[in-house]
Amino acid sequence: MRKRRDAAAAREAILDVAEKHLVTTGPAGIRLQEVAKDAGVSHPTVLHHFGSREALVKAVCSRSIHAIHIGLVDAIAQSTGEDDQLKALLEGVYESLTKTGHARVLMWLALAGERLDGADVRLDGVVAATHELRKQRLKKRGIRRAPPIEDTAHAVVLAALALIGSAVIGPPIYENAGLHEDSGQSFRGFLAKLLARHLNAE
Amino acid sequence: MRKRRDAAAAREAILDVAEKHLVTTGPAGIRLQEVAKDAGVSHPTVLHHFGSREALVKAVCSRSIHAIHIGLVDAIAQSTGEDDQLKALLEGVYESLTKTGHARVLMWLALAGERLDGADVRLDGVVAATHELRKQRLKKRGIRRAPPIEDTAHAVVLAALALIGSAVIGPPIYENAGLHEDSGQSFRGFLAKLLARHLNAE
DNA sequence: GGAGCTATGAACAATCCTGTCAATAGCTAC
DNA sequence: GTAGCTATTGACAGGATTGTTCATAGCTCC
Repeated sequence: MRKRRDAAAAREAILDVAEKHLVTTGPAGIRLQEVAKDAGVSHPTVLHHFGSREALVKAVCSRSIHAIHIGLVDAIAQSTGEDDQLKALLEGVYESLTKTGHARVLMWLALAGERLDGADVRLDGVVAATHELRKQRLKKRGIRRAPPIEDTAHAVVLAALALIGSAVIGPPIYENAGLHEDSGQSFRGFLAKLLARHLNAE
Repeated sequence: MRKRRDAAAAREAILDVAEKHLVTTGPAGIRLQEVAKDAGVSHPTVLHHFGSREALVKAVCSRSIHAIHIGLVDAIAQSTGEDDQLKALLEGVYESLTKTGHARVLMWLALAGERLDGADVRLDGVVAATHELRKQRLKKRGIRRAPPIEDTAHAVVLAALALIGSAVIGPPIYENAGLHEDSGQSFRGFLAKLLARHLNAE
């Protein structure tokens, strides 16, 4: 009849379900009863483990944000840093953003203005690393004048916005621009080339 | 005491309020009572004019989408098509997307998967016009090989995603990348240069 | 001024959602 | 086995939200 799990396992199971709801409906669309039903428990059980709906939402948002951070770090760690691998790097980041719906989570939270306490997704590290690589590569080619770090930051921001944006509204935009609905791959190829060319130019 | 307006004026007034709610809370967050209160009417009045909450949401979404289309067309019409004006064009489009919160509307609707029947915001026209300009400019410089139209489409898509994305999650992303929170202007400058250089290259 | 149309709102109904409470059932330790 | 802890749940309360009904008030036209 009743299945009993320890608190940690129950929390995880509930969070798994809640995250799916977060991805599809956003934080405002998370309903205790629905989450409970999909998790195979009653809604007071959810309240027992999280105290309140708001606390559940906070918990699932925190966990998602953390997972996004991990995904980003992983995807970047897989990269060799070689320039012709930029496409592969973008693909990795893109996949980690779409696979679990994390890009949608980012957008939901941005729109809802949700406070992200554990917002440990940092791009400045990416910017610094990219800038170092860039300077080294220019140096090898005998170019002294390093570009300002703001320029590299802008490039990283552009990549981030393009990847997140395409993960959320890509298909309709492609179609709208006269491209095939699943032109994501070729679009990211375009983006990779554009960024690589810029980062290598003086 | 009761103020009586004709049906059209009442609808418009209600839609104005509803659109504000659409921008801030998204379609799912639109509440009949709140909209009614902010519009200075009772909620049955709203139902009287729109029939149901869902119909109200549809109506306000349609109207917003249409306004977005108008804003985009206007912003582009203001442009001279000159290359050094690309920044100004992007600024115009960006402003029309932020001023009324239309970028947020686009994102809300994309996330909510709302069906946009009157989705007459078309980018393919922009792509075609841009491609023509591009070919002419290359021809003047004696370059024969025109780039494929997909390349131009990719550039337009990139601009669209970057502008919409920055209007929705710009500030936190800038800050996250180590830039100042209101680096929007300089970011769009970067984007304009990058796009202009690409569109002019062979 | 009076008739008719309709925009408006108060009151009510039905549903849904969050949160509380008390009882119960499963696990662990002895 | 038994005691104790706690994860779990059914039942209920309170509030919010959508939608209905009907009476009324304001405008227009004659």
